[in-house]
Amino acid sequence: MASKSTDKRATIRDVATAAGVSIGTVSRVLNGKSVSNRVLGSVNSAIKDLSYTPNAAAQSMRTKSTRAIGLVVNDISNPLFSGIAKGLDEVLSRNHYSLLIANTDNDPQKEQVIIKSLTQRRVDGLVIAVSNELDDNIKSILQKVEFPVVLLDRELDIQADSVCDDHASGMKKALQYLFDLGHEDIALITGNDSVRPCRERALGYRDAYRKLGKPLNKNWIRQGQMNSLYGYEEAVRLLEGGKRPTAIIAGGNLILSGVLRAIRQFDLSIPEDLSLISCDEVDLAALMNPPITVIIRDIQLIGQLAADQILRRIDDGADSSPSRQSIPTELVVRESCTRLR
Amino acid sequence: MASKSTDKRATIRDVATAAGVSIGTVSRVLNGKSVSNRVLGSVNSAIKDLSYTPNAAAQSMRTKSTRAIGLVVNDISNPLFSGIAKGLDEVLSRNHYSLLIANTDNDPQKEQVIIKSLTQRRVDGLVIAVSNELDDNIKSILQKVEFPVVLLDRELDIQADSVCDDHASGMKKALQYLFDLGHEDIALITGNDSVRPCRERALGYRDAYRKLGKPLNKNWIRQGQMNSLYGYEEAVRLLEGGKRPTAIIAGGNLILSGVLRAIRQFDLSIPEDLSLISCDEVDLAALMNPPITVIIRDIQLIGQLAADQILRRIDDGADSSPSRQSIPTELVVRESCTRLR
DNA sequence: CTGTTAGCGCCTTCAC
DNA sequence: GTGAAGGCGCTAACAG
Repeated sequence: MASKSTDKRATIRDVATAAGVSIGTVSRVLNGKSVSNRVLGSVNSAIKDLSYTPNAAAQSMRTKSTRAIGLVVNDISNPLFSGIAKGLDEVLSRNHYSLLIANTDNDPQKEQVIIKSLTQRRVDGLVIAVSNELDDNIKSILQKVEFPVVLLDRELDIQADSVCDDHASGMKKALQYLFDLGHEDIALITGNDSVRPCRERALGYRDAYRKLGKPLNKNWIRQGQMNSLYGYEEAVRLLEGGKRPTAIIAGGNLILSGVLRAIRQFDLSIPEDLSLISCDEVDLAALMNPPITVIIRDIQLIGQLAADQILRRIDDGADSSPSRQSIPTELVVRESCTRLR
Repeated sequence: MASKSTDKRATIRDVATAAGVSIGTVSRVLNGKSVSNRVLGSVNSAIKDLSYTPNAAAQSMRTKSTRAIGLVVNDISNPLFSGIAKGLDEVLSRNHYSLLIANTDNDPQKEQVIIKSLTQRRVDGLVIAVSNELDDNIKSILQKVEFPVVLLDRELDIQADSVCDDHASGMKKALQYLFDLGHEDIALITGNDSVRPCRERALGYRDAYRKLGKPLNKNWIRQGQMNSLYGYEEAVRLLEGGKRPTAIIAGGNLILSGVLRAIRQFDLSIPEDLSLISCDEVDLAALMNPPITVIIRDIQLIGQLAADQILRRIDDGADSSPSRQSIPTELVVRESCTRLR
């Protein structure tokens, strides 16, 4: 059975003996250095015969490189993060790097433990969406860490690269669109300011009101937890309140499912009774009846760019100043909003 | 900046020197063996002072254990697999194991390369949903591999443990339910037989017809690709055909989104014009209007059980015969099916 | 082009 | 309870 076998695996030494050469020579063919054709052939066939695979631990011991990158997120089962993971894996695997994934469950404690574990594994780089930008602990841990770090849509005031999305501008487009449809009482439900995407969304929201000279009703801004339950609860509060908003913006894919639950509970029909816009493309938004207007961004691209960045940093070293890439967001108009009579 | 620094990191030797003891003693406190209290204190403070972290590569070199488990799936961005990953990570991290994730993109070639890479990394175990059970290459690779393997909902005729779902029985419940509502022309759209879940669903479908003595129309069974496009295309064919089915079962979460697209295109309303059942709980199914009746299984549980199993196998060795766990599926009745007049 | 050698950082006997 | 020494498998000088 595939498992711990007592017969130990072939080492570079076994290969050398079998091929009748020295281990240095085997190492050379392993690493693609020039060797005579005769030697190349015999070494390769010895490798095949013994089904030899170099031991990565021994290699990294010498080379100081593990060719592994860590990805730290709240919850890999969130389509947002699994999409990013996909994008990362795509470019990393192409470059012969492996991806280590760990969930923090939004627990700062766990987050620290994970980073420590990744440090112990001597990953060559770390891609992380810290769970709370205000947490000084991780901040100081991250700035002391010995490998390159790429922040996923987070701002931390440390010397690290980042890949961010321009949530604010997408939000402004959404509000402009709603204003044009005659809406003024537009509610926003999203997470709190401890995390960039939510902060930016709220910022874009306020900006849009200010720029267009519309009266901003702070009561329409609800910032709390980035999850479905919070989306549900706040939507309920908004809908049962005396004066209802005419439109709701769900600031997050998890928020959306909570909002939809509330809407169903109140038996509202969209967009007749309420206009709705969400953030991030998910099946749910595209296939709902009616399909929901969303502020999108290219999720997999985020992962790809983060991977590119970390590889670049690994190659070039820490000298150049931090790179801050920004990915645009777009408004995809579908059928969940209507003109206000 | 957080990156390659030239000043090398502290080693066990540095700690030993700083604490005024030998490296053997430091190793002992690292591994929780008994040491005198005085020594314990000085070693620990030296560790803290130097912010020393043991080098995992060196450790695994000696111990022959990497405390890393590989997860190989088609596509981590599929909520099915990211849910499993979450479940795995939960129990693995609790046991101080790390999770390496890699996507095959349904490419047998890539799948081989990934397994080879994980072999090279000397993972302590592998959890895999092979992309094609009929592929003899992976089969033989997997049975030669030196570490425990857990198959995710796959049957391979090798000495490996597996965690499977009882798709057939869920499918039977669904059909029984539809039969009771008066349906007989029930179409099933799912992937082909090269993968257990689809095979089992088709099996359950045929069984149900046979057991209830209903006439089975083979034309209602559509097995092809496990993706949204195939779901869409087959649904279109079914709906534009001369005789339409009165109900469709989407045999997979990706299939569902394709089917919904087709349904919208034909402007059908559910359940009046067509009854619909899907497999696996996703937001989309629960929040659609009307909410969709689904055959569910506990996705995260699959990951947890797979993790438990691989850890058990790592501890106990390969002696005991392969374990085959089966997870039940249930029918959750919602509002997407109606009684046939 | 090839062989030899010295560690990489750690765990683990083995003496003391 | 503690120190000294050997070696895990590999790469990278260095000679030849």
